[in-house]
Amino acid sequence: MPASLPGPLQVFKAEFFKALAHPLRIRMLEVLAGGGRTVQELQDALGVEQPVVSQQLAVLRAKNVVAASKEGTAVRYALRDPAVRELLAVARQIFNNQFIGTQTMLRELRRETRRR
Amino acid sequence: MPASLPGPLQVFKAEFFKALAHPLRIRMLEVLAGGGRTVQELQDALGVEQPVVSQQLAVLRAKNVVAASKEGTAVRYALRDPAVRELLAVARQIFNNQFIGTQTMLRELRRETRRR
DNA sequence: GTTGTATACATAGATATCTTAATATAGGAT
DNA sequence: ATCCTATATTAAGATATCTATGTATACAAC
Repeated sequence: MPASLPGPLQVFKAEFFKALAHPLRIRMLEVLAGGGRTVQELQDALGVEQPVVSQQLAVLRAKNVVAASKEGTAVRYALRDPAVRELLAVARQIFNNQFIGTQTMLRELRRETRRR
Repeated sequence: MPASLPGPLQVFKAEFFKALAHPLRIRMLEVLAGGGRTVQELQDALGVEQPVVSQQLAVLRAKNVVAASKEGTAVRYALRDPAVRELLAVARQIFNNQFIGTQTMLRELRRETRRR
């Protein structure tokens, strides 16, 4: 089998996931999954300083995850691709499964502990 | 609206995506999406040194993305949750959409250039 | 012992994050 | 027009984390 070195496509994909790999950006996307928000609204919803919001939005913009549009002096952000919402949904399912696994393990562990 | 600071759940999610945010690990998962593989097989498929493979597998293991099972002296790895395969599929669709957008933009740009 | 895996380092270089400050830009008032 | 204010972005700097790479070693099964 031919050994394939990491090409530009894999790097591109990795960059995309890197955009999601941040607690604040995750929360931003979850908020934006509910519809477009201005920077101000995001700031209020997330409770962080404005530069931080802008900086993280810039990251999401750079990776084409969100799109910006001007509204007077404000700027409204939205998910660029509806599939991102779906991606978050699948991810949520994976997290759920993990927690179920963890709970099961905890139950078994408790059982073993009692039995000891 | 109450400002919600990044809780453990968001950190957990971010950590998960961080596991995917690496070219080599992406390729590993794409290979594993086709079925379980031993470290040896992964090493051959990816063309990298054995310690590198083990290190990146350790990352995926730590985030519960893959599961390991012994087969004699070898260790076979597989996706822990089938939903990961689905996640990769959705991601692929997002990438496709982006490329389509880029191509469309390039076409428009060419058209404008010609018209100039 | 051998083989297949995993871990432990070390180190150099690159990235990411936050804070603070400076800089745009749009719209309204004078 | 000019100034002012609100909104948003960018820049600069310090700090921390990550990454790549290689080598060496430890472990576990046979």
